[in-house]
Amino acid sequence: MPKTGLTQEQIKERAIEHTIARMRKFGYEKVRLSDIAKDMGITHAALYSHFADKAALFDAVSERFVCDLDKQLEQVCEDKTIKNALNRITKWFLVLHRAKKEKVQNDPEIYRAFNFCSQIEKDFVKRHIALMNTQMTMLVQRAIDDGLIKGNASTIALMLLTATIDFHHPLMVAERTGENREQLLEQILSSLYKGLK
Amino acid sequence: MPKTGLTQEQIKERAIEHTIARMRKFGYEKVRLSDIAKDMGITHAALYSHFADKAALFDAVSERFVCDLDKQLEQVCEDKTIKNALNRITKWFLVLHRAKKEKVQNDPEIYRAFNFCSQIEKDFVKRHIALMNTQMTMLVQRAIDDGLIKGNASTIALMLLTATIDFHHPLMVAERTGENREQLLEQILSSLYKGLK
DNA sequence: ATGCTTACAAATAACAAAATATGTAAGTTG
DNA sequence: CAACTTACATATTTTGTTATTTGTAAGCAT
Repeated sequence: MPKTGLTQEQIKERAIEHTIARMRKFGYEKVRLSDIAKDMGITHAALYSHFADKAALFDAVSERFVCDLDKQLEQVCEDKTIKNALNRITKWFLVLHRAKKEKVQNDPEIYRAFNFCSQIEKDFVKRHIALMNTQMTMLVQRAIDDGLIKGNASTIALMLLTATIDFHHPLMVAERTGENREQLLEQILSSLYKGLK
Repeated sequence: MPKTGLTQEQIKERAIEHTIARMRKFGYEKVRLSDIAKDMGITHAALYSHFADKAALFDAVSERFVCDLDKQLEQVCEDKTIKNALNRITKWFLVLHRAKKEKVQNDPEIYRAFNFCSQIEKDFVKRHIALMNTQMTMLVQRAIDDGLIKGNASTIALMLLTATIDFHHPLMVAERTGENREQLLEQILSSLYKGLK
């Protein structure tokens, strides 16, 4: 039984919250486990009952952002109000682009932490990328089934993801904040769709 | 009159050559002005007669790479053997992609130095980017004039450059060496062309 | 006068010692 | 026995010192 009366999951959550708060204030480089522990009223060693190491705690922060993102994309995939399969793909890219842009602008320190994790090939990043590929292939397959475009679904998915990399790659998004580039994204996509008919 | 019998330009050239040689051997972080000077048989202070500061000498190295690149692209723009305006655009992107990829693979230390310069917004980088935009707009205009595609030349140029960023942005190219991605580039371009008809 | 050297000041990098942080193991507590 | 603390070993960061490098100024040589 936990001393604090909280479940293991709740304690983990609280640790992540405190980590996020400190990352926002001081940047991820300056977050120390002893500070987090102090915030929580425990010793730093106690954190090791919940996280394998410091990296695991930091990863959990980025993983949370990635999961939010995945959920938003999942919603687009399932959104019944979108009738046209190509509109759905466009929406998917817009959601992805906006989420990244919003994060880099409004939560820059957490975005930096995420970027730092992404550099090194972490499992949760690989899973996120794999999921995006799967989703896009599925969305493209629907567009093919509906007769809107022709070709091999996974090839086309790769084409679309590659041709829009400037709008969702962490490094690229961070390079051009401030500008509204949604129209350009839509132009590129609609030209590609037309070409794939 | 110079003591060595060389013109100012020749001395600059020699300084750049020695800088490149040392960058290749030890990486740009470890290149010292005193080493370059020793290689040339002069004192380090003498280098300041030719370059404003260390950064100017380093920039000259990257500028040389960028100029080579610009020349290659210029050749594609003027190549009389290419009849089709869209083939010319594809060739232009392939030359750009190959040049970057070749450099990152065969001359990685110089590429790193170039990348380092590019990060900070240097004038010669801005000029290179401006030139690429101008060239692409011109190539697109030719395709429009030939009735191959329709639309606004500078808008389409921006679309093409953006949709292919994964194949020519310094950071993106460095991320995926080894893979042959030329076919994917061609697929993306030809779909875009078809969509812009 | 140009291109260099010498001599020097200012900025950076390298290094070693001390301080702090991370991670582990043994033991305590509810 | 799960969640923690204490105590400690190891790794990393910080700090202060020294050495090297960068950049400048004054003057020498052709």
